[in-house]
Amino acid sequence: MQRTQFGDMACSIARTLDVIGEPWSPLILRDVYVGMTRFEQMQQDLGISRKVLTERLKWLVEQGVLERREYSSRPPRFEYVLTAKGTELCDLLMVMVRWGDRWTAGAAGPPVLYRHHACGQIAHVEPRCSACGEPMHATDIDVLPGPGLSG
Amino acid sequence: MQRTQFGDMACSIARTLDVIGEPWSPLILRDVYVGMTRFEQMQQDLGISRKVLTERLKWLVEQGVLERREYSSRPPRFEYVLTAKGTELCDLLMVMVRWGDRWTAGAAGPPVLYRHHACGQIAHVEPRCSACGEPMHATDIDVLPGPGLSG
DNA sequence: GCAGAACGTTCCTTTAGGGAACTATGGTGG
DNA sequence: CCACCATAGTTCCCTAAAGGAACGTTCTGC
Repeated sequence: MQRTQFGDMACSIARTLDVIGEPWSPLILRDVYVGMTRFEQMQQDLGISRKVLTERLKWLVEQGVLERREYSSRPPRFEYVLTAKGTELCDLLMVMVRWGDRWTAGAAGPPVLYRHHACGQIAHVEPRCSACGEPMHATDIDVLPGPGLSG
Repeated sequence: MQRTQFGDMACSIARTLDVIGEPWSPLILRDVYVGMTRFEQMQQDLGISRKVLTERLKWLVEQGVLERREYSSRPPRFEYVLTAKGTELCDLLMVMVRWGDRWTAGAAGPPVLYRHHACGQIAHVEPRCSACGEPMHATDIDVLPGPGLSG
């Protein structure tokens, strides 16, 4: 399909998309996060083409999001686990869940629930300001040029 | 490419991807968010194919993320603006920026900065628990089956 | 009435995804 | 020893989606 590469743009959204923006990648990440770490598990759970799954896993390992780890040497068997870089990407998944729950779940309600370890409550993520702790949404900020902005 | 449709999966991540998971869609949303609301502006800013831009805008309007609004009747000219549904999707963009800044920005620093209206500080989003207000990351929760989970 | 601007549409080429068959390695049961 | 199974990919063909350039349409202004 000769797709444009986003990685070279001076935009953290584009660069994040370069890592996990391809179709299936976030769902692969989700599977690994919930413990479906093996090729066969993911392939059956997602219904993804084995070819594409191979390509995506290789890319995510190259990018340092997943680690390919041998869990059996004889026969050689591998599983994929999250790195720190990959674990932090899961924040993104949680925000996607939040939006999907609000706007696409319908009357049936959310497919999954989160229980927060710290308080034990069923809850969801809420974006807050790292400086003052108040809610911080897209309408609550000004966007300013930063040091990494070229051109 | 005969791509698998994610919209029917019982997963809020998959359903969110169905809306904005295709290549370019998040970047289109970003452009609209920062005020580049017209076809020509987006096409030139992104370097996207006019064909694909047309398709994506139509889809995002169908999904209720953008609204196609006439800003001039003679000649007829249109711009695209965020709906409430689309504005909330920008939370997702902010989290993508946060991850991209941390893991892909390098020595040059982040391309853009956020100033929070409420406190005036340069800051970034931090996911917190809607129940107790403490930080809530992927490692801080248990995932439980919810009412909308089929099968 | 010709140029130019804004917003698409059409056509062709290239490439990526889907899906099924095949390969490789090393058990396990008889 | 041989058939059979499980895991983890690889290869092949077909279809559909992205890129890119040219074209179309509707109006304004000179």
